[in-house]
Amino acid sequence: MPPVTARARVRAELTEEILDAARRQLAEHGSAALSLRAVAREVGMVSSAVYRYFPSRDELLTALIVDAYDSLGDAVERAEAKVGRAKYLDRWMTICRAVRTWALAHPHEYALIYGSPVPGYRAPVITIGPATRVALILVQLLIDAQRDGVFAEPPPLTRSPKALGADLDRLADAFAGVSESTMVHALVAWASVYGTVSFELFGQFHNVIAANSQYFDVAMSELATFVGIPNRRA
Amino acid sequence: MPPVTARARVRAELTEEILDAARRQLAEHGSAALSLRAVAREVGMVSSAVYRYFPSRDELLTALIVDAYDSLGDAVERAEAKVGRAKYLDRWMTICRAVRTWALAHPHEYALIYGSPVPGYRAPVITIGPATRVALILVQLLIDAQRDGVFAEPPPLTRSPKALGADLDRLADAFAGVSESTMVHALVAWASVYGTVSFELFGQFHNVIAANSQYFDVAMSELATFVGIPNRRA
DNA sequence: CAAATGTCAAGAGCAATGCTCTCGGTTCTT
DNA sequence: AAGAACCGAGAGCATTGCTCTTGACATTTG
Repeated sequence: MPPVTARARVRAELTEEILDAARRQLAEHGSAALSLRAVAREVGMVSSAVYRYFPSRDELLTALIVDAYDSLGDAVERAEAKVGRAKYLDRWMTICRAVRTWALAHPHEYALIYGSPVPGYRAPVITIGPATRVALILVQLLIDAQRDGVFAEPPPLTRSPKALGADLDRLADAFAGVSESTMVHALVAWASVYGTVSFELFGQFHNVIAANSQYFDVAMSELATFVGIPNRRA
Repeated sequence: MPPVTARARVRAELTEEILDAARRQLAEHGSAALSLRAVAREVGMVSSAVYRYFPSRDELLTALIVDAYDSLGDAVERAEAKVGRAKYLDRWMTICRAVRTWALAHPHEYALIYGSPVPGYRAPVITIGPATRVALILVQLLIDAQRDGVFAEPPPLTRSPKALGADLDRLADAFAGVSESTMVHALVAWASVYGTVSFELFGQFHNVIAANSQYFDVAMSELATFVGIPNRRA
């Protein structure tokens, strides 16, 4: 309904141009060094003009966060799509490796979305959609494996999750047909993937692991077994 | 040999006073909002005077990082010391809970040491000692369990870790007497503990897990089994 | 004991930052 | 064509980390 006026067009273009500059600056110097004035300089504007497009530095950051989630989601999706549906272990390893590869290639973006939240910044609702993309890919993998019956069901939970009922009910919708213990194991494994990548990226593995890539494969392979994905030895 | 002159005494006192103020500011407003001028204001100094004690903001931050590692290490050690040596599952759960409890009580400090590294900041060598304290407690638990023979040895690694040789050799020194697969599982589990706490603290579990405390216990219990600590069902 | 040396807090100042406001000029809308 | 909405530029404010200089004090040395 709103006619695309010349103004609207140039506005959209300029918005994209600003985002591009911000992306570059983020990738090069990190989120804390992201300066609205510097971005303005790069696009040949004056700082106050940028405020017509992004009302604050945080809004710009939010846009970049959504961007980063999408970039990661794309990378993982693309990688996983190339693997045969029935090769569950391959799919799992591919997903994990794609996450790590993306993180290594975009450390600042990774830190932005998975590191400590930037100070005084509250993630707006807009970010929760893109944030769950990667998780959903993983969930789909488990659903598929479960449906095919090719699944090493983990033993029942050792600790009764009675107080977890509501949470598990909600999860059961996403994890259609997957057992309670598998859902929990999936969450635990996902936290471990994230933790492993973060440890490597944030330097916690310094003086502990040197062959990072090899360690990652070994670790993810063990996690595959943990969540019930059929593995060599199984 | 160096006589404790009046000057040296007041210097030490002032240094501690500055650190206190910085700690408070960090705990309240987070690391990025830590302003040298603000702590100067709080201790009733002028900003330039603080530079006599800490040559830069980063040096102050380093002191706070060491501080945070020590605080966490203390908390975990104290908690774990209260548990009978032979109650391995209890020790494991206590360690994990202590980490989470400390993280929830000191979110900014946790973010400082386990979140994304602060921009342009390179962790100096001084920090690696305190950083490994918690890990060492965990390692000791595994060594004890292994020595007592009360240990559900995980199956051999599904993926041959030939390229991991050097790393595993180095680890074997710390993990005296523990098998390769257990060492790897311990690392994976540790990454998961860290990931789980971070997810909760950084908001990644929003709309996923509501009963955080209960979920944490369930998750850590599963991880105990994963690393080989004898669990109920075992 | 007195002079030389080292240390200290303070203040001014620099180059940045995020953000606000006002001022003309342009582009839409009616 | 007139009025409203929008836009970029510029000046300005409060804040930051950090440097340099200055004068007062403490400490060590001759």
